[in-house]
Amino acid sequence: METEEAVLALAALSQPTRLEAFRTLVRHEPDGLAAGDLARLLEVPQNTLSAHLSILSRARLVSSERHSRSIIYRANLGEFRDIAVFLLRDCCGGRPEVCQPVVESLQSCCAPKRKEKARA
Amino acid sequence: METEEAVLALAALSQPTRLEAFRTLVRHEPDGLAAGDLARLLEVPQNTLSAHLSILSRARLVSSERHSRSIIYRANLGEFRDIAVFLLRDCCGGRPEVCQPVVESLQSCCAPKRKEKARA
DNA sequence: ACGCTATTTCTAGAATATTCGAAATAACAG
DNA sequence: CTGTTATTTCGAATATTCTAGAAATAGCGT
Repeated sequence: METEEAVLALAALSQPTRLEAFRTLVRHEPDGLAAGDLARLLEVPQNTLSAHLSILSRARLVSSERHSRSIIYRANLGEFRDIAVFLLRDCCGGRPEVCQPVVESLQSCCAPKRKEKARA
Repeated sequence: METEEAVLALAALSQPTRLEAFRTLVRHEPDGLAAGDLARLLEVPQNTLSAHLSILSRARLVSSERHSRSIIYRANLGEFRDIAVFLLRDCCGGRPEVCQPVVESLQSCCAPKRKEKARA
């Protein structure tokens, strides 16, 4: 991950409709969502959303696959992870104690220790 | 951290000069850097950088403090951590296995010196 | 006070982003 | 082939961002 790629991804996420679109797609993993369904959920015209999805796609944050008449969009969590690591890598240069709180926050956020999630 | 605040921070970081400015300030923690020194390092006119620093400051990503004639800028790693957690929080909804690779990447990246850095 | 240095604010033009109506493209059914 | 649905591309208006010259502000030394 280089600066140029990071800027592309950060710019893609730094617009309200796109950030919500990405978050919605994340919530719908791994099934994905059709472009039209996403437009309806976000209450945005289809062609406007299409432009936003194109930007997210160029930033590799989402991928798309045609499914008969619909085009299914999915969040690309791998790229998302790379960006997170890129951002945090910068904060680790020589001072691991800076990242420790981040790692701890994520551990408590990501580690459901007891109960399995109801959503199936 | 709400969407609006996240968009502000992501937008602040999604411009090459500002991303490099922020990374440079991170590397100079905890001493900070004078605005002029940073402008010289980045080879950007002082007033242009001043506008960028103002945007980073409004997004709470940097803080400033006057030191006689100079104004010392410092990266605000707390806000930075909040953004990282906000972004990753979205990816954790129901699927902790998504975040696991991120946490692992950060752990190896931020690993304290107690253990040798395994380059596996 | 004056000059010198460091930084910001003012200003405006150029570049880029956002939005959406309308037209185009793609897939399927009859 | 024609019609319907799903989505994208085109085009153009509007809004925002970026950049930097010039002027203004703040602090320090004399």
